[in-house]
Amino acid sequence: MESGRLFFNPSTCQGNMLYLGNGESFFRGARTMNSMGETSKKRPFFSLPEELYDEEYYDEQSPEKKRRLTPEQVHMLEKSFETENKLEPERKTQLAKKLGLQPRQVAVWFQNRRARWKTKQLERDYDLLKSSYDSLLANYDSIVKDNEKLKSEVASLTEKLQAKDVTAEPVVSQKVELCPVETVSSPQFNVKVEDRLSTGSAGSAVVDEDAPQLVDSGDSYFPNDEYPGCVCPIDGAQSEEDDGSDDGRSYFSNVFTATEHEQQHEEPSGWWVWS
DNA sequence: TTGTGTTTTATTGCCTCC
DNA sequence: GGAGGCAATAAAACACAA
Repeated sequence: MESGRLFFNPSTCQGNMLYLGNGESFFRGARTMNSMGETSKKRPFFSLPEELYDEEYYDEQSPEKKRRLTPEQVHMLEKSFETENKLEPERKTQLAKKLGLQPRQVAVWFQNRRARWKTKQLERDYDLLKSSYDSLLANYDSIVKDNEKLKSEVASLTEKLQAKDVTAEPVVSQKVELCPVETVSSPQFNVKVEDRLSTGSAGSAVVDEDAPQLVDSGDSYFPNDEYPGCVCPIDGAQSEEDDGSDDGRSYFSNVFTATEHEQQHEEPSGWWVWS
């Protein structure tokens, strides 16, 4: 972890904290801005601690104020984050110089930005899983209904057959096997998805081609090894949040593939498969 | 104006890697 | 052991309803 001093940069109203490296920090410098980017004074950047005690810079500001970055600084940081969400020392120094910030501030911004990205990603992953679940549930319900319908048809036909048999020669009854509805386990309880949606070559992975397609807007963050068999968006899909960040993978990476992937590879195996 | 919730900036402590 | 990453957290700044 970096330690050292952060000095106020009056030209940007940034870097106003003097970090002493011992857990104690002081804020120096400008007045509070009314809004982001609104600077009250333009002052030269200083790098010597004693300059911070210059009364011109020290007077009207309580020493524990924080400064927000200007929209321009944030914009540049965002652009940089898009291209690479990790910060090598050289890039950090360059960015800091360019933005009139301390390298420490740039590093902190990236750290916080990664944390925000991760939070968003988890939200997306949750939404994705939820829609997968809802879709599965709907599919299950329709199967149950179909099964019920078929069962009643069988019952009615059997009845007719029996009535006919009363007057005719008895025939060897043929038992019609239907999938008992009880054996279709509800996704709500006890879903063993691999059993029904295997990745086998039989193509049993097709769930519902008419169902809403699962195409994630971004990579999931789901750890593959921790959640085997879990649905997951196509790897490599980018979201607005993680553009260009090459290790900005979804929490669900590599676990399930979706329609987009299939379209690309022309493998009509349905809109998701288990892997 | 004020209370409250959210966002942003920064710190701390722990962990991993080299 | 130092550097850098992350989670948790603090606190200032901001937004907004009452």
